Amino acid sequence: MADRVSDFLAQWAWERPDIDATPMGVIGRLSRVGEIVSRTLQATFQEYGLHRGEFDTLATLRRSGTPFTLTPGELAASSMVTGAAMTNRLQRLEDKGLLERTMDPSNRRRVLVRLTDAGRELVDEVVVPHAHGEQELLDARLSREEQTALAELLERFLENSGDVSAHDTSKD
Amino acid sequence: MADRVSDFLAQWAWERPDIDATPMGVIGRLSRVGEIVSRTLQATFQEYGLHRGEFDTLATLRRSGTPFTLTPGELAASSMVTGAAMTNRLQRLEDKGLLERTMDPSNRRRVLVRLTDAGRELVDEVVVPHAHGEQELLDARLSREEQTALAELLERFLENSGDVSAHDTSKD
DNA sequence: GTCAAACAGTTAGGCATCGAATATTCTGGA
DNA sequence: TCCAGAATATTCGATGCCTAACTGTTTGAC
Repeated sequence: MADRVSDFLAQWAWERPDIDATPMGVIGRLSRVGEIVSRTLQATFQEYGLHRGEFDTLATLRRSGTPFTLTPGELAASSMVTGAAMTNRLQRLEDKGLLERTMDPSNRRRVLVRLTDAGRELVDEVVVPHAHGEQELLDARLSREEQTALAELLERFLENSGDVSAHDTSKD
Repeated sequence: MADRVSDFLAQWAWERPDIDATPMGVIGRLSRVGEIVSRTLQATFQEYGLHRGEFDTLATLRRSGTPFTLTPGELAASSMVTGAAMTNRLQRLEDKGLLERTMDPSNRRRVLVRLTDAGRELVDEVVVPHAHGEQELLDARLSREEQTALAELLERFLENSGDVSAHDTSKD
């Protein structure tokens, strides 16, 4: 058995034998897997009238713990989108009554984004089928051991991308 | 050392100990790695006035071999985008003189998309720094052994998603 | 042979994101 | 104290993708 990316690599090897297409195999597969994951998860969110980015934003606030408050800049960095995109998301979520924006009195450049009760209730509800759906998605494709191995490789990748924990205390 | 997703998981464990956040670790890391890869590769394409999707389309035609001709439907499936998105891309690429669209005489519903000489020359040029950039991106983050292990896990994932080779002859 | 259904591509309308420009506020050095 | 530059969020214009509707073509059942 082989995936479509295998064909892809064989084609390159035939057409351009001077190119080492090995990295295209890794990155091509990453992209395809990402697409599949993204489209699959969308279904759960749609049931609750949310987009993936909106859920991501609510979830970031939720898991930050009480008082469920962060700034647009922190949320944008966490979601890996531009500030402009976050402004848009926050506007939509505020219109839905899921969060509220207030001025930070200690620094008038900053805005404090806080989850409303309705927002907290919604994310607390959605996260259950969401986690369940993700587990099903993975279990249908990889053993638990493989899932762990994949997570570890990706963690290594992220660490070496500078995407490191804010609480890291090791010297390495 | 730990990545940001580790914090993310620790936060969920504290806030919602009833949820098993393990799958979020795998999928969260997949998404972040995908983002980083996507933004990094963009730089190379931008130098040649292309977007990632445009390069992907040209490359699909290129590696299909002479006469460098496929249909919009085949290209859309290969790129995992809708037909409408592919129509858009093809229009842009045709305007740039990189490909041409002609009617398939044997089936007037179909369109044949063919790389022009300019298109072939461009993709043959861009693919060199592109492959090089991908290799650097990976080598900076994972050993060659880890890269191979990652590719194998992702291939398993894709196989079990039904993303299988068109030329697969095994029975498994 | 006819015609309803399937198929292939395009068009239309909507939307989330991006990059750049803008407005406002804070900070630090002279 | 003052002001240039950094920081923070928003606005603006452009763009690429999606879903749904539409056009034209082919197929298959009767």
